[in-house]
Formats: sequence, C-alpha cells, structure tokens
Amino acid sequence: MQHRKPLQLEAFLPYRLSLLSNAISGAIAAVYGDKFAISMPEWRIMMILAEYPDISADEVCRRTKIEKSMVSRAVARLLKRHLINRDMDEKDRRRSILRLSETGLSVYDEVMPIARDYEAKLLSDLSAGELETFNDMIDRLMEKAARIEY
Amino acid sequence: MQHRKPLQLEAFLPYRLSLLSNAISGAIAAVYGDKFAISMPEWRIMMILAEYPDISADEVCRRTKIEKSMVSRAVARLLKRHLINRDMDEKDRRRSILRLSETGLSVYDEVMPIARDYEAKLLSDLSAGELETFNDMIDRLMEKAARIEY
DNA sequence: TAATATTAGTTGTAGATGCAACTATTTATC
DNA sequence: GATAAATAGTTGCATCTACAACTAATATTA
Repeated sequence: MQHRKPLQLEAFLPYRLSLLSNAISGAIAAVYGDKFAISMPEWRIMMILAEYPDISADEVCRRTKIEKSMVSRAVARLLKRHLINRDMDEKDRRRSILRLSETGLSVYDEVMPIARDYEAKLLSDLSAGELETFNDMIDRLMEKAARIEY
Repeated sequence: MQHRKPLQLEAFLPYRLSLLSNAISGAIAAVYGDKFAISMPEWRIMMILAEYPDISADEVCRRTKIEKSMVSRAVARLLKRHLINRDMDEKDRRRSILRLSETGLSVYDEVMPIARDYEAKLLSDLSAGELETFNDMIDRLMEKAARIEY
C-alpha cells in the first residue's frame, strides 16, 4: 500500500529544526561570507577566540564542537590571512596558543554587531518569557538527545 | 582590547540550534545509515515519496528543500538500488514520476518506526502544551527568518 | 509557426567535510 | 629511565555538496 500518512516530513521535528537552523545560520553566514570570505567554521573559531583568547586548537575543538582536522585547516587559512596569531606553548611544544590578530579583531568587531542585530531582529517577536522557554527547551532536548541510545 | 564578552558562542541561538539539529538528525541518520547505507537526502526523498507517491523530481525539490542536483544524484542512487521506481510523464516528457518500490516501501516501513520512536523519546519529557509552544516558536522563527533582509 | 523564454533534469567542477592514518611530543607504567 | 600509552596537531583521501553550465522538452510571444 503506497501513501503513508502520519508524521509527514513537514511535521518531523528533525527536519523542521534542520530547516530553521540552516535558514538562520545561512543568513548570518551570508554576511561574513560576502563581506570577508569567511566560512562558518572559521567564523565560529573567531567567535571563540574573541571570547577566550590564547587557547589551543584542541580547546577550540572542544568549545566549538568542530572536528579537529577542520579546525586545523581553518586555523591554517586564518593564519594565512593574518586574522589570527599562533604561538607555541613553551611547556608543551605540541600545543598551539591561538588568538585573534588586530585585523581579526577588527573583522570580528565589524561582523559581530550585524550578527547580534540579526539575532535581535529574529527574536524580536518573542517575549522575554517565550525566549526563555525556547532556550530552556533547546537545553532539555540537547540533554535528552545525548542520552537516547540505539 | 582582547576578550569580547557578551553573546558568547554557547549562547548564540544559531549555534545552539545548529548543535541541536545536528545531534538529532545525526542520531536518526545513524539508524538508516548503518542499517541500509542510506544518506540523509536519500532518506528525506524516501519520506516524501512515501507521503506523496508519483511526484516529479522537481516537486521533491520543492517539498524537501533539497537542491535539484542533489535530488538528481540521490534519485540515481535510489534507482540503482531499486528503492524507487521512475516513469516518465506522458504529457510532459521532461518530467519524471517517482515512487517508492516494494523494496523501498519495506525499507521505509522498517526505518520509520525507529525514527518515530526516536522522536517520541526525544519529546517524552515535554508536555503536550510545551511541544505545541515549541513547534509554534519554530514556525514563527522560520517565518521571521524568511522576512529579515540584509 | 518561427523565435524566444521557461522548465525539468543532468553533469562538470571546485571546495567542504569527516574519518583515519600519520608525526611529534608528553605522560604513565613497569 | 626505557617502553608503552595518550595527546596535539597535520595530512591523505574518499565522499558530499552546491553552484553553474548544459541538454532536452514545453510554453510563450510575435
């Protein structure tokens, strides 16, 4: 029998979340992508380094959840464009110490307000309470998703 | 001045949604990926064809929001594995008519309950009202995201 | 009905992505 | 302290992805 009915794709939470996530991330990526030719992983690394200067690539991985080979290549690109600086840890010579360069900071300071503004516009129709509820549900679903085993 | 503070990556909605979406989609993708070596776009196409048999590749694009070259290649793979059938529209010979094959349906009928079950488990801690609120917010954010211009 | 535009689908290609293997260094164990 | 295990980071590679150019068929316009 063809034509399965319930749980259509359009009502399927994973699909809905994927669409929303892509729409939002894509809109912001268009800003830094068009203006500065920065990719999404590159931008996330810059955000983390703005918040936590002088951390290692490994800690960038942990904080961004970006896979280490991607971080390695993104760091290489950011270095080549002088958007970040890298020192080596004296005490552990495997370990790098990354931070935004002056240029990187200025790029960050130009892009970030736009990202912030986008987020603010996006959320402008939600009341403070609704936003809190929404964030809370995201946290709970994240927790739950991490626990479900198959 | 290094160390920018507010709106850390971890609190940034696009990032949070992206993590949640990847966690959920990834968990389900692991099911059909491991069991049947089906990719995410392939699975989404199968879901749409289960719901709407005998639609064209173009309509698959519209309904899944998957880019047409991906649909084309995914359809080719699904055809080669006999998971779907394709006829050509008599009235418009550019147009294909796609539907799940018997095998495709049986795969769908095996995977779908697991996906459903996963979704149910994921949402089991939310009350009916909370779920409705959550879905409503996703809809509103989708709408809003589509309207914001830059 | 001839010329043009639009639409459906395919294919070329460059770049992104993620796993696994690798090197170099440090830590743990005997 | 020598050997084994673990860790940080890089690189090879196969696959995925998306844009754009392309082919073929249909629709539109004159």
